Amino acid sequence: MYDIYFANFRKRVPLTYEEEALIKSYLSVKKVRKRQFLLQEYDVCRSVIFVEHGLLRSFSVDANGSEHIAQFAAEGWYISDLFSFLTEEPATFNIEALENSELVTISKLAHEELLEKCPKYEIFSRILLTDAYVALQQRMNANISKSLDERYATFVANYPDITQRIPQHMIASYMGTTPETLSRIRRRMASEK
Amino acid sequence: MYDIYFANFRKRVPLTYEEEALIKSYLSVKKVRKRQFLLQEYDVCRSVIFVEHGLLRSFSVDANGSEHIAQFAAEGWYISDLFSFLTEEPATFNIEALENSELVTISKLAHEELLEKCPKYEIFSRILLTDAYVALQQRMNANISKSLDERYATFVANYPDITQRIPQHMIASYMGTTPETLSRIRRRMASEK
DNA sequence: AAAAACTATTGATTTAAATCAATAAAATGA
DNA sequence: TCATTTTATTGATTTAAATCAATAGTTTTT
Repeated sequence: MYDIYFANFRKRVPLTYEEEALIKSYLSVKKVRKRQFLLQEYDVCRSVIFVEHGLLRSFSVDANGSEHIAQFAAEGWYISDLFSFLTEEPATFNIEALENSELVTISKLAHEELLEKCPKYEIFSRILLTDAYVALQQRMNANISKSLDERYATFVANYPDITQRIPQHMIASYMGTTPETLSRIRRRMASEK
Repeated sequence: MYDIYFANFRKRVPLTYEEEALIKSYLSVKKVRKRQFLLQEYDVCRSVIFVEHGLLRSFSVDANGSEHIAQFAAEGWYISDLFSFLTEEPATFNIEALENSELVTISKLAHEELLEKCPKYEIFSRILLTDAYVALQQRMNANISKSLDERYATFVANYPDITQRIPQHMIASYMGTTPETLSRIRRRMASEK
């Protein structure tokens, strides 16, 4: 049930069985079906979600009602509206299952207690955030400095698995462009090589 | 010399004098003049920089030779090429002083030793990263979902001070647009209200 | 004080991407 | 199985932004 969760944890920070048991006692498991929402905009985000199996997305909705995908999370990834989780302000993101999924969740209270009681959990959290920050910085930089073509190629190279599992228009949304434009980019790229 | 550094630290995590002294023993001070480089692309980034006074920017250079500003850092902010710092791979960013500046720097070795020896430093690092991640996530989301006009208005609202201190074309670069386009956005916004 | 470099604006033109619209194929559900 | 919804593609047109170019006002440097 928590296999992937702890495999992922141990990859970064080794754990004794006692520590694993302690952490496990703070976690919950949740199964959701495709299209089910884990978080709705304007609700407070009460948990950080780890994906054991399946696929989720987080997205915002703009003034015109169009959706903008902020993040995907497949096996071994975390997802949350971190701002809402930390401040307990209403969320600006929605989180939705794109496939039937098996999740491990941790509540704010559990997270805070673990940070205090378990130094390894604190270390793990810091490393996790560091990695997430670096990845986001690279995405941000690509966004202001690279063409759509390059960014699409990078996405496919970085996430071949996700590329296969989601409809194209969601990649377009993640990249901040339209489905039509992405379709034309793909045609161009296919003919050019 | 370290006033702003510790004021900023204590705002998030209270410190005893012993802890402050310990941390201080790992820090260095550096003064740089306008246009001086703290990091050049392809060098390994050996430190995380805290700005006591002054203003820095980090930027990448693309295949055409144009610069793209990733980040500004004024008093009380941190700046680094975190990927390079962590992995010791060559940096993809340059860091340059936009004003004469007074900096506090911490080396990788010092950072790692402090993380081990000083739990408060570990906590502080985690909180810092969390905040930085949330801010970057908001910037990223604005980038895929808002118009240039809105993003410029947000920048000015969020960083009125930096707006005053840097040339406009650098804000354009940070936003991923051209100086001409930003100039026209400003004209439009001025006439519309 | 003069020259050089930097900065911001504006106009004309080109290019890239969004929008509007239609269609067809594929997946999903009743 | 048939109807509905979702997905991807393509064409025509509009819109937004980049590019090219010129100018003028500022700063900075010598």
